[in-house]
Amino acid sequence: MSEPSSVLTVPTDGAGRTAGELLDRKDVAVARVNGELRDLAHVVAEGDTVEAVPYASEDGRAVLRHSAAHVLAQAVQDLFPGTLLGIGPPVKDGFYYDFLPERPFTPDDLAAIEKRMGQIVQQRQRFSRRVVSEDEAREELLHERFKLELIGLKGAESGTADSGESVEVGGPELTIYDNLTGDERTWSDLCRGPHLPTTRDIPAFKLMRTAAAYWRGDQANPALQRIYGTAWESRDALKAHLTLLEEAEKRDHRRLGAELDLFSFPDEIGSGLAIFHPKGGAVRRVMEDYSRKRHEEDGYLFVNTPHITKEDLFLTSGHLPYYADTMFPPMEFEGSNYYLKPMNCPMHNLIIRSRGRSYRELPLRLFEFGSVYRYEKSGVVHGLTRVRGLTMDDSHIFTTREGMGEEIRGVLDFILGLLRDFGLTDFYLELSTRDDSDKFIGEPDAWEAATAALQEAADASGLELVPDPGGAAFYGPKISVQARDAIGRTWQMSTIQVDFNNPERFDLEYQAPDGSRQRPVMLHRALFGSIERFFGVLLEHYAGVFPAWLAPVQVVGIPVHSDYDPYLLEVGERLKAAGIRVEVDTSDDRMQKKIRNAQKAKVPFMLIAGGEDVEAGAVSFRFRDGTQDNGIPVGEAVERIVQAVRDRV
RNA sequence: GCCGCCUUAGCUCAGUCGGUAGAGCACCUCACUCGUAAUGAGGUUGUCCGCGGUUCGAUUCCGCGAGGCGGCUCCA
Repeated sequence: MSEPSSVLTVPTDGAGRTAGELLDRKDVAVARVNGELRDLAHVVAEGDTVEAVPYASEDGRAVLRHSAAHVLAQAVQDLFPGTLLGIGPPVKDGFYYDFLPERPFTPDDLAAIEKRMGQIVQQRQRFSRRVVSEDEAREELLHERFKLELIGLKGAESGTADSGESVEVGGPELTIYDNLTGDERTWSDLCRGPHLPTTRDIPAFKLMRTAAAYWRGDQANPALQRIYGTAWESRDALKAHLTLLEEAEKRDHRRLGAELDLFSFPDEIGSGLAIFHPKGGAVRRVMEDYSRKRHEEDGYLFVNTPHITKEDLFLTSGHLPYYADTMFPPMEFEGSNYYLKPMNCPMHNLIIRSRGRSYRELPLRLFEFGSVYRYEKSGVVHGLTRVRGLTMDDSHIFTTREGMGEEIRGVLDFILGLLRDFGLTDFYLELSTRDDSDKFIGEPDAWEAATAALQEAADASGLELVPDPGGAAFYGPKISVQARDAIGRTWQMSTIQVDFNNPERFDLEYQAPDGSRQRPVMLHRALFGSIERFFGVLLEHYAGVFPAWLAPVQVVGIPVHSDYDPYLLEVGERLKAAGIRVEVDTSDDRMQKKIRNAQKAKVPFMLIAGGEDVEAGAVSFRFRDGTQDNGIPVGEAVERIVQAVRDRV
């Protein structure tokens, strides 16, 4: 990612100088010396390679954010003496620092801390690196119990690369960074570094929010107060980031869902259980109808299964022992425990097992919009993206071991095509595979074959592939499709999962050409994941401005005067007959108000009619962007709208 | 589930230092009949999230519960 020309090799007379002196550039945050990030104050030796790492780079931002985290910690300890330090790493878009304060931080505290940080930045404190022995560090950090624990971890060498702890003790030696004001030590922290030269070099930062986090991410540990901040290479970059956050908030599907009257979550029904209002129902129905049509074209067989089942089914599948705590508790009657189903696959297995199967039937693709219920913990329920009742567009495909590769390629193609039809076009893939852990079941060669098949399909797609070793489910590897939305956020969408476990547990078989009984391979495939979630993602992607084919109301007729109501009602009938979702606003609002209302509802087409139009047998289009097209003959107007819907634009 | 914050009209939000509440929008009625983002007048609306406690009196203070939000953990 960096140009090779920016790497320089230290000449003889450069030895003993600092990396900063050699690079001598204003936009440099830190140096990469022999491949390792170093402070600009790092003294180089002859033959070292030195590379400038600018602020506006991934590594540069990480360093400036890490330095900002130190400033945050110093500010907190200034204002709240006695507050203990956790860890403070850079993260995506910013940084955080965990604290154990004597009382929780308030929003007012946050403002005060931010102000104090500004003063520390102004003081131009130097970040100064100091190598210490473990004993020295222990003595110096006697009162910082969490830091002491980290030092202990380092001794045990159990700090992992991406746990956040590595920014403190991840290096080969133990180091402390001192903040020097002049020559006086103002503050210090156990830290691997590197840092910017001075606090003044932090170009732009802002504190965002407080939150809670467990020490080292473990619920059994004390809950710490985390302060999140963001920091950037320039004021403009900071501003752009804040603008993006505002944009994301405007697009929040929970907010748009209420504003556009699409869905709600009544307390009376319960947390995480959505009801879809008529407009949300219209969008959802179009999504389902289109999905059904495409599945039908692609050879899927439609099935239906009940919402509850006796517990034996989930004992057979092996789910109950593992997932009992995320299933709704059982209902007991007639001597059995009945559970709401948290997944559809066991029922689909029973369809396969209902009679003998021939190789001629394979691949057998079962599809269902299956409603499932999962008892998500109260703190994780979130809008439509994390709910307790959801409808999966769930498919289970049974195929031969030999046919698996081709089937996976076909399914991946199908998925990407359908997602593109819904307007998501920017993807990458993630391949989750096994590691050496013994939690993974099934024969190694089956894993190998399945992983190879997934890998091949991924390669054939031409999309970027991110490996996720160890991320597979215990019963098989998977590919997941990640989609980037209109403002660049990524969402995990579809997954294709190979399953060696279910066919075994349900003793699924088919008869092969040679007459032998063989075990099919099972693929799980959810495309939207859940309709609810996909609805939420699309709503945010489009910011509520659905393309005409998905819009809950596609056309609003607006008469200039109530005299023209009958005329527009007739136009409305023609559109309805052509399959268009149309409303005519015959309220006694003024037309300006009607336009405003339709505009706020983000209706794709407004058809306005007044005397001129009626006389000409025409209507006037107004589009969502405010442009217009007047005097269009009614027949042509209907055709234009039908065409736009058909083209899914 | 854990930590913190929050819950007042359908929505967004004021307010009551403890004496049962208000604005805008929405909604209803009437008048207006208008050519591209708000016509005017009048009116309705609340267990102040629920249950206990303290108090002469609780929407306000305290406790418990529910729901929401931000995180953590989790996400077959």
